Amino acid sequence: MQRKSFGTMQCPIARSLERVGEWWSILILRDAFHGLTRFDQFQKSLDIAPNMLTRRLNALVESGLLERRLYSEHPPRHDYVLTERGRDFSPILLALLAWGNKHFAPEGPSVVLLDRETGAEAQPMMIDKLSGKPLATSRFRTAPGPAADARTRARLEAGRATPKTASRAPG
Amino acid sequence: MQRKSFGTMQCPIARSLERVGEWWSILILRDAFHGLTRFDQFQKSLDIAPNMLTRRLNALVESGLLERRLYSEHPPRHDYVLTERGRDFSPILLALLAWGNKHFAPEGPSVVLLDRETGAEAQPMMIDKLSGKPLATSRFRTAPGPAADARTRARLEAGRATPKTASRAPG
DNA sequence: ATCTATCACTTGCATTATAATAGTCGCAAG
DNA sequence: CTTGCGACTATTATAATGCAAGTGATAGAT
Repeated sequence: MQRKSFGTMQCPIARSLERVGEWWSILILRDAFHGLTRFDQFQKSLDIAPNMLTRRLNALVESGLLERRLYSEHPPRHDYVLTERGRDFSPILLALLAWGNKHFAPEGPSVVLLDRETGAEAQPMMIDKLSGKPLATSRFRTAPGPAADARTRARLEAGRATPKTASRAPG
Repeated sequence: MQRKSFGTMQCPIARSLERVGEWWSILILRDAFHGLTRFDQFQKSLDIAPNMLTRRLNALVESGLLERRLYSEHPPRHDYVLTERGRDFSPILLALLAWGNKHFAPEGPSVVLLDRETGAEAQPMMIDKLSGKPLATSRFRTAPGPAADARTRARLEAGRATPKTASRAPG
């Protein structure tokens, strides 16, 4: 059964999910951030079936998150390299990492972020670049943007009618 | 075919994905942040089949992201309310929103974050709480944490051997 | 020339999930 | 009693997933 497409939804979150495609894609991107570029590297790291990996890599190239770079002509061989769009996926991965460390690591964190300058373990936080304030507070709310259609407006306004649990953004 | 479980992986990102479960779950969480709590509200907003919604809601309750609150005894009826763990999912949604707005909104943003105090549109950014520095820079790197096993160490060290595209965290 | 190893897939197939849709159930209200 | 509402449940056809074997295009060794 074909998965329902989110691509026709206006919501930016839904569009993001549509383009990422699938869970494996996220782990592939994680590994790409680690510098992995080759098919066999991804396969070893992920312990994924080759047909799945092929499909996901192709989809990520199609979505503009990875690009192929020829590293051998005979036979033709490609490195899979992050595009700018792919690199901009970084905050999502960081957020998942932080959330996972907080909630799903009873044995303690297995992966940490280190500050190269101080050696300290970083604590990720999402802020508003303009005000410097944390975003996960009631100071911020989601609202229809300039391109919002009627459905999006209705959705966001309906949420405003019951602010009890919707006191803090997001989307 | 049953999806391969990420739950046995040590990576915090993989664990996060396992617990979230599926794309629909993310949109459900989005709507929960908007204050939606009832089955029919989610169904209308998401245009999702009832059996899918039931499954996802049950899974989110099972994963500890939502909890059921009885609002009617006869018949038994529940609101689905975000738990603390569910609320802590906020940065991931915000990051997806920002990324979607930047890369997949040629017609402009349909959803924005507004600063209630200034009325300005917020710009999400991931920082280190300790230093205040943006995380998506080469200042930060991922490293094995105290609970890292050999496989995790190998994965993270292998990435360090090719810093060319892994100059910026994450994962 | 042949053989071997490596890498990047491709193919076939069985199992499971997905989505659409109709139906069911437990009420309260009329 | 009937009707309507909300929250599911059940059925079914289609598509996706993962396992595992196989294929093809080389380069290098013999």
